[in-house]
Amino acid sequence: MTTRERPPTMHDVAERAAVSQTTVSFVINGRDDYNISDETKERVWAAVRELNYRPNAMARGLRSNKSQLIGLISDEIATTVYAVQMVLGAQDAAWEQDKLLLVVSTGGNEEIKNRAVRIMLEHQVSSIIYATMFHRPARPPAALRTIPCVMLDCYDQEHTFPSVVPNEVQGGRTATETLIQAGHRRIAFINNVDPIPATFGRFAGYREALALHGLPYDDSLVVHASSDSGGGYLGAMTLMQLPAPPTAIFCFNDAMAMGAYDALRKLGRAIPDDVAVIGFDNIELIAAHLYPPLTTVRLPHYEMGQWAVNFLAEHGDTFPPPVQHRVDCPLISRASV
Amino acid sequence: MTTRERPPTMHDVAERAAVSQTTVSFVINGRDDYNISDETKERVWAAVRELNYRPNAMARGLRSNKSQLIGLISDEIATTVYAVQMVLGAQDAAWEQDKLLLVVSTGGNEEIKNRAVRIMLEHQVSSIIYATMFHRPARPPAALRTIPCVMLDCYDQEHTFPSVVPNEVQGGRTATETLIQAGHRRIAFINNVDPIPATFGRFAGYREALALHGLPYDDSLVVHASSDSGGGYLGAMTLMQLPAPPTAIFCFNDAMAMGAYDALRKLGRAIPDDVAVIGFDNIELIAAHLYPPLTTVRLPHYEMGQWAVNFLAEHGDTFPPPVQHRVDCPLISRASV
DNA sequence: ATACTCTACTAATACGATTTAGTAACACGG
DNA sequence: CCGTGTTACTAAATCGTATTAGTAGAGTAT
Repeated sequence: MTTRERPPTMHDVAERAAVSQTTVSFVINGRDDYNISDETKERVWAAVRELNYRPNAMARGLRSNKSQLIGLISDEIATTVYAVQMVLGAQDAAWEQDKLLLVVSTGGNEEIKNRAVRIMLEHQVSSIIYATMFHRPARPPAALRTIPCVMLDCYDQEHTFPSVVPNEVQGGRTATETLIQAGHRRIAFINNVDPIPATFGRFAGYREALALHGLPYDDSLVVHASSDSGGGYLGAMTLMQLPAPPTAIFCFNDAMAMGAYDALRKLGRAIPDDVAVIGFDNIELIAAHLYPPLTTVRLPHYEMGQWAVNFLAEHGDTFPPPVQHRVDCPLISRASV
Repeated sequence: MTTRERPPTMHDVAERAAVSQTTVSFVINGRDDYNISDETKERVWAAVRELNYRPNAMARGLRSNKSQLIGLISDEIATTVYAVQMVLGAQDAAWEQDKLLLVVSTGGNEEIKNRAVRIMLEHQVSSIIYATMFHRPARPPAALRTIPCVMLDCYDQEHTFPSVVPNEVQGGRTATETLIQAGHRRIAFINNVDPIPATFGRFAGYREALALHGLPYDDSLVVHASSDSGGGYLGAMTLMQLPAPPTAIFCFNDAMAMGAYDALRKLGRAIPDDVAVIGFDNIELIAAHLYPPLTTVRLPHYEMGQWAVNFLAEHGDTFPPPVQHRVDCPLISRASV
């Protein structure tokens, strides 16, 4: 129940080292353009150690008019396991620059969003990252325009904010090319039904890959289903009942791939020998535990988080240009192709 | 590339409202013990709105010697989906009190841990939450003793820090009792092999439940395996080959339950009719997608996170007593029992 | 001896708030 | 008319640091 005593200040250090507070400041900040003698420096550092002195970031921030804080606002957190990697990536990049992340997840609530921005501005964050937990368009609070800001895993329709998102097209292309390079010619795509960038992008990538390798696009090989294992099951069933069924299936995501596995098992088709399957998202819990382990494409969450912080850092406290950055989705090779 | 202009200060507001800066402070902080006339208050608020004034949290914090910040240090983040719920719970509880969370995940690195504490102290956090991503003993940096602190999902061996952890014993008991109440008498437990609190606690709960309901403890019904689906498969296989196999299996976690499902399917036993299965952790990806959906016990991550910041709040900026708090693990009923 | 430079510091101010200690103007009781 | 209170404010100090503008003293050149 004891209350804390006040921590020592620069004045305390100064007194102990028998120098002025100014000198302490110079020594601590390594301003050697103010020629302090080595002997004095040592006395100051000794006093710092003895008193266990730590600078007060609020005072420092007040005086220098900058904080070491970066705000991170996200709609939800951890809808999927890996989306959190964005926060981690951002955190690690911030850490490299001796900065800290102020994290608020709003649960999608508009009022909380606004209040979050306000409170973060009050705390003098140098910049704000506005993130969503899946790739989609978003409308950030207007107040964000008063401070350097990046959108992470989302973008505004008018592209007035810089943003970083996964390269869905390349991801779809990579998945499809992986199947092509394994020798497949009849490649199906079980797409999602939701009108989100991933749906359009991965499909575009699929078509690009076909075109690039001179394969015909066959409309009947593309089916749409709900983005869960049930949808994958249905999609695969439909495809395999085609007069000329595919020898490879690209699933919109890993959950759907799991459903496709069920369907293929039920039909007695071996993976990958009869039919190859590739997923998307690299949900470890699914992909690594399926039999055979699922080859899939990973969303570059961690890298996007890093990029966001580094991009902001590059621009100091000036407003960054509205770059629309895409990060490639790497292939995760397992055994289903 | 434009640089930001400085935001307005209280002085600006004061000037605009033609009052002193002191008056502005009184009005903004609602100090009506200083009888400011309604007319003046209105003028001040008008100026605040017109200038879009926001208080500077650093200046405020410096003067009042307290920040609105709570530090949260965790070893990893998002090893499992649900552990992140701790951060969310903490965040939401903090939000209720107009506080913000300063999050650092250290990746287990000792040096980063120490630096995190130091930086947080520099930032004048009112308290620190030290979290781990699974329930285990931990050794927090010594510097944590200089500030109010709670351990979240972990504890120090000497119980000198307050801590909040899941009630593993109750969780194990609940799981087992659920099976007992469904009419089962021969209940097996596939336990983990790692020497962690969950292993001991859930087992203790299992025995408690048996004892409580007058069921004999049969050593052969408890097997140990690695805590993944492979382990669950092996464990279930072993159990079902017993002369008198169990009619219900309590699995240490959901991944193992998934393996048990595989084994039972292979053996042609129906779930839950031939054998009931219950898991632990409520990993949505597994539990909800298994067939039949898995009845399991949830770890109270969100609630623990909440409890941590509320507990700290209750104690203001005094050092809280080393309470060792346990939060119950609720049953998540699905269809496997 | 004078002027100038260089070294090694220090005094004082400013950052933007909160808070303490006033004070001017007016009312009211005796 | 004096003393006391109340109302509605304001001036100034303060929090802990960074920074600007000095300054005292030694050395060096002329």
